[in-house]
Amino acid sequence: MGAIRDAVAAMQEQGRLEHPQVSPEVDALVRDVIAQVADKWTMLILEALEEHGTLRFTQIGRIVGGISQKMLTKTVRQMECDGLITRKVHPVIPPHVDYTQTELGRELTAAFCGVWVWAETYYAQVEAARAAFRAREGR
Amino acid sequence: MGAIRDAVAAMQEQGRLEHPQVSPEVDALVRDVIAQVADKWTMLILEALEEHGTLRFTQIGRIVGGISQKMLTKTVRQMECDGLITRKVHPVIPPHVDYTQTELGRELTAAFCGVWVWAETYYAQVEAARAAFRAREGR
DNA sequence: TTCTATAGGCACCAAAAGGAGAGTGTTCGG
DNA sequence: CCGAACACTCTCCTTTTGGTGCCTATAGAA
Repeated sequence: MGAIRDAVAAMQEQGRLEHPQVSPEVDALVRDVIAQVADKWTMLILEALEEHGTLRFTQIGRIVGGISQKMLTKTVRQMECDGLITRKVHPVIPPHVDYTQTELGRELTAAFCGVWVWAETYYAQVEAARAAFRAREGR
Repeated sequence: MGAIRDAVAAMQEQGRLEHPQVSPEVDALVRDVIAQVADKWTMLILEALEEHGTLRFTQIGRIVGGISQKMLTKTVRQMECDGLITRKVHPVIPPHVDYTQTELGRELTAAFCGVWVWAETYYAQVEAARAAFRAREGR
């Protein structure tokens, strides 16, 4: 019986039991992509670019709000690396850099739209659930 | 001129310039909800429950894969608090706890579906973009 | 009797995320 | 000549995240 359990555990580690149709590598890549996308700032920056079109570095920072220069730099670099945005440098002084969504970025923005709608639709219910939870369990 | 800049910065901090139609509180709540959802495990757990129905603690851990007990406990507690899942304790020995999606959770799963599809559709393009970026810029 | 399974709690520790603030190089406006 | 503007980079620091291992209770199995 221990042998069976071990075999099952081994298969589960390779992800064969939950998604029999997709390969583990694809699953891992999809998770990785989702994890990249699911950080605090990526979708907010994408939304800013969706609403305002091409923007410059400090404009993004102002529109998103509450992001440090460091995180803004890091996030736009990652997004450029992933092919979600393009970065166009104009070699003038003072420097001028434009950021624009790619088609890939626009598709992702559209795909994420459902989550925005969900959040705007149900945030009051989430608040209510949290209040009920606090009243029920914790201090 | 400094005064004007300061006033603009103050307005931007309150989020009045980017979404003139929604109140700052709603915007903050929506961001908060999105941030909750955008962690590494919440959507994976929701997916597991969507596919398998009601599950027990260790079952979720096995299906999701690669999550520590600590993070699993923490994540399901947060999800219960937010009203995404229900937690039913059967006072027997050994302990038995069932987790089930709520309607709120099911709606979120449906809303997030677009992102899963995007990831599965475009992960190859993301990979290609990353390879091109590395070839172009980095080592 | 000893082992195992369940659903965690708790303490300790490493790594990563993220903020604050200063520096950089050049050009233009005052 | 002083300061502002841009798009960063760098260092220092704190907070958060997340992993590991050890602890609990007790029923039933070996």
